[in-house]
Amino acid sequence: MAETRKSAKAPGVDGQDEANRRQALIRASARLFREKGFEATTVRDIAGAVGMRSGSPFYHFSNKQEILKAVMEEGLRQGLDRTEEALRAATTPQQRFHAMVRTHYGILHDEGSEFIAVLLYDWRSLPDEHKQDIIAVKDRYDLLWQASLKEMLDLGLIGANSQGGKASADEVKTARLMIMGAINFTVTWYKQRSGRGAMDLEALADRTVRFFMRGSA
Amino acid sequence: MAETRKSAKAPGVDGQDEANRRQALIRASARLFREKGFEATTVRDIAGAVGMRSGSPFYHFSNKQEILKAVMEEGLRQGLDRTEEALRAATTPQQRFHAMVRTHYGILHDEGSEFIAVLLYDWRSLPDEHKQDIIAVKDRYDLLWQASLKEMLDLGLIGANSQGGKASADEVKTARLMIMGAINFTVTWYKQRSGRGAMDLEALADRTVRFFMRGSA
DNA sequence: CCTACCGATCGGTAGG
DNA sequence: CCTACCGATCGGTAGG
Repeated sequence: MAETRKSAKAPGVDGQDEANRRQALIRASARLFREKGFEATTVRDIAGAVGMRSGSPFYHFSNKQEILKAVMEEGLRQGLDRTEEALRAATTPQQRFHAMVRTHYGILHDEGSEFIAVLLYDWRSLPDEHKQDIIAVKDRYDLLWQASLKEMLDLGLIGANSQGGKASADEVKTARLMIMGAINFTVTWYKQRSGRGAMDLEALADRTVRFFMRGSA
Repeated sequence: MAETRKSAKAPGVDGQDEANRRQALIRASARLFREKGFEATTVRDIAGAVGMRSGSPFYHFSNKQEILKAVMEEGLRQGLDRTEEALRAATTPQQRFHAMVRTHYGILHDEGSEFIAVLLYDWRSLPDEHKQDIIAVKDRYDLLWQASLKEMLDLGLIGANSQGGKASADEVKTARLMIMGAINFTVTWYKQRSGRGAMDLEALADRTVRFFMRGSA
């Protein structure tokens, strides 16, 4: 009788195993996509990286594009979590700004954190019908940035007007595009040093904050 | 007797025709690479775009990667030309900085000027043995930026220290990476409006300069 | 999740 | 630069 069910095991355990394999595929794909790009990565590469045969990833994803979407979603989920966590420890506008910058560098460059770099690099490989879903989540992340940059602009700590005063929505958006652009573009040139790399990201974050902030240390 | 030669036509004319076809391939490839990426563009796409059959591009290039390299080289050649030309008309540090920013936006976004965007987007598709050749030319372009940014930093017109004074090599490099990063990242989000788009690039350049410059207009 | 496979497509070549 | 082609590889599927 039990054999007529999908599985004799407890459903929770099976679901866990399946979710684990799916996660392994997402992580391996992120690493491969980051290294050689979505188009240049084959399903066989992905399968091989987690010890599967070439057809098996399609048990977890209906096609290659779905894997790309899952990688991007995972990146945004982790990114939002890490950012909200980092913001909890910051109490001043300057601290919040530094936390945003430092955390974003981690999201982009930490080992095992290739998801957002893939989002930036391989955006055009994502089918149009998936783009809106990703944008909706990304918007939430951008709002965290806007909040931080707005208070910095109002105080005259970044941007052209060192007197501060209420920054317009346009000024906030420009600040976000310029600052996030500068940080995001590091995916094209920043390489983690061997050994402990966290130190270097720290230095990069400090230099970035120092460059954008008025008369900072 | 003449038929034993490669061609009965004057060699100059033949060389011109061949160079023209080669240029057409480079331009069409740039547009296609920019649109869907190097890996997702097929040799058949490229051939079709200039009215050739699938095997014919290989009369001009020994393989697909050589086309990518040629696209990047063309971009740097044009970019250097345009930048030097723009700098000739500028006399103050502020004018030179604005000219660098404005020209770079044109290089990235003008119609028919997709070469540098391809360089940025598809860098990892370029075989390692070609990278150094491209970097060597790119270094010359970066030096123009460094010169402009150094004088701006020395005057305290950009960067953290509004007092100015001799900027260190590290400060100059950081400024270049941040500012060029911000501008280069526009390839991922900036879309030319319909109709005359030059106006919009002008506005984007103005906003960029205003954001990075101390208390500017 | 594997075995075995398929149709389509790809970069590239030979020989004019 | 075309015709005609090839070997390799790719994403994906059927049927366990």
